[in-house]
Amino acid sequence: MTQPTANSIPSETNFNHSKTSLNSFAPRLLDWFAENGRHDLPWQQHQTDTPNPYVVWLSEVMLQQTQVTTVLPYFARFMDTFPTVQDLAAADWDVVAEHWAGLGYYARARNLHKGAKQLAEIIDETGDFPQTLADWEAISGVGPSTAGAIMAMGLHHYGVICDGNVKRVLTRWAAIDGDITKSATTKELWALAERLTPTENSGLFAQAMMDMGATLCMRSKPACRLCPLQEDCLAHAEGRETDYPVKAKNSPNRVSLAMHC
DNA sequence: GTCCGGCAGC
DNA sequence: GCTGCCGGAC
Repeated sequence: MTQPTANSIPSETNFNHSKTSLNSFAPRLLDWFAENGRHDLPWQQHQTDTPNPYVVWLSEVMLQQTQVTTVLPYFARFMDTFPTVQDLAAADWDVVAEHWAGLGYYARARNLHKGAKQLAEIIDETGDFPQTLADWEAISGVGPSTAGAIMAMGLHHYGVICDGNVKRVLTRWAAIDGDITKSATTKELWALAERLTPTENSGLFAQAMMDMGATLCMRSKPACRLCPLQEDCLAHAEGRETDYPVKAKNSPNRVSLAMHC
């Protein structure tokens, strides 16, 4: 053991974990995903060298609001009727709406349709899908998280995701107790997600993070016993997994409650 | 009944 | 920086 010196003080003071923990996060997660993750979802592109960005874009927009099991049949019908982004772009709005019916958030279906037209035009001009984060964020209905997902999983470029699943995993692992609806906490979580995302295989990492959040690190009754991050999960160490993520509660005022009587 | 979510619009 | 969106899970 070397003596602690000024130089051995953790250099990454912005994070709650040691460099060793931070650096081993991705390998542990990826090992778990290889052994126990889901590899059969129809939009997954990690087992091909020629990923299809359309598939990832479409599925990610649906998954913004809806769980995997609900999305599956909708995604299948969309791919059946609109096999390419050009098919979706050329479709009448009524047909798109029919296929979306039941998913809710119809404004998103409008953005999806508009986004398809934008993408078809870009492909017409450049011969390919957008290739940068900024160009994807310029597509209607695509924000920072969806753009990162498409970069990583749909193009096999470098990309970072920080959606609800990731935020739950990270707030627990690092015991981040800031209100996740606040922008300061959002920034903190994005910084941690970036720090943990490996430069190679960021798509596989994104896939694994989402799978972890959905199948192990669930909102209630997380399966910590099976978790590859359990050993240094700060929330688990205190038995406070379900205290995270912290979110300020809407305090409905008594007047509006009384109105319902 | 109450909470959840990623984005756009405000 | 904050809120509405819309159906599902709980």
